[in-house]
Amino acid sequence: MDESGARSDYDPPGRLTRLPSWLVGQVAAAAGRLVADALAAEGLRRQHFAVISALAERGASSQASLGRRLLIDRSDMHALLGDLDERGLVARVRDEQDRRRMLVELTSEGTALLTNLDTRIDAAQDALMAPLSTEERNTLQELLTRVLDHHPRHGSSR
Amino acid sequence: MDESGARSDYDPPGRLTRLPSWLVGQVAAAAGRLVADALAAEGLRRQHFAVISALAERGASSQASLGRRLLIDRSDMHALLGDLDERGLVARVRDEQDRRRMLVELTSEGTALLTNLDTRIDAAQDALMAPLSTEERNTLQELLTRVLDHHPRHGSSR
DNA sequence: CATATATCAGCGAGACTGACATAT
DNA sequence: CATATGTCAGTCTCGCTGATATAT
Repeated sequence: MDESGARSDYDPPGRLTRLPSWLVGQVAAAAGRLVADALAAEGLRRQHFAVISALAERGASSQASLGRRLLIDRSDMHALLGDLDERGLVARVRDEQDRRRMLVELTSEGTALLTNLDTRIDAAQDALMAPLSTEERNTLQELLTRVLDHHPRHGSSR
Repeated sequence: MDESGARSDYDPPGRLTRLPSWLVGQVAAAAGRLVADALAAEGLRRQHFAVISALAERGASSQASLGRRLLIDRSDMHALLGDLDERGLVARVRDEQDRRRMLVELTSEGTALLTNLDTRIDAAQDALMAPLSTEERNTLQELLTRVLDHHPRHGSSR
């Protein structure tokens, strides 16, 4: 027999009251899995999507600036943009007003792909948030935003 | 000049409305940094703490069972317990009722260390949750718990 | 035999560090 | 000169895969 005899331990995921922050981590992991699955079909990862959607929402900018907005390290951003550039989803051009900078902008292919992905991503997030009402989702978002806003700059992208 | 001239881009962390789940990830990362820093002094990582505090809260059990409760993979649990065992914080003994199992229990050293760590961890979590009132913290915890509970078993620890 | 448990080796994503060249 | 940016190489945690040995 396996484990239904004298021992009997059924193991529900624990609450771990000593470490409430464990919760956020587990939820983030679950969200990560859902979103990652939705993106895997296109061969992209979460951060790729974060980058192109930030570009769509807030327009072209330098690599470092993008990194600061997304709290992604300069050196990771470099690799990320390399992938996206290679696939023609973004274009990097030297900024002639400040030649240290590479201006990054979405290409039309990038915009098109983003439109397609949006559907899948929305579905994934709906699945994640299913147990919450619309009002509760807003509350959750608001609380998390407050926590993040009031928080520890961890450098300014190094 | 740096970037205060004609360009002017100050980069606040972005909201990324297309990917609300990004938020949880960032908050989890911030929580992770705080807790990790608090534990680094003792040379432990988050998962080590999760394991010993689960043992303190719910008592001794087999490795696999512990893994299921914490959603930690068997093979990671193996390494984790190796570290803790090596430092005398937990003891692994063969379960004579079911010789496949290794029963894991906290040693007195483990219990003592946990007591010390609790203080530091609490401080870290208070810092994280500072922007929220007690009531809001409870709401946040409740909402996250609901999301996690209603969610995607990802196997049964393999 | 199938299953559960523990062990071992290895991968990939993601956050991070240190160093360096180039431009301001 | 100091600083900002982009680049390159490498580390560490964490979640996951696959294989194997042993016990039930």
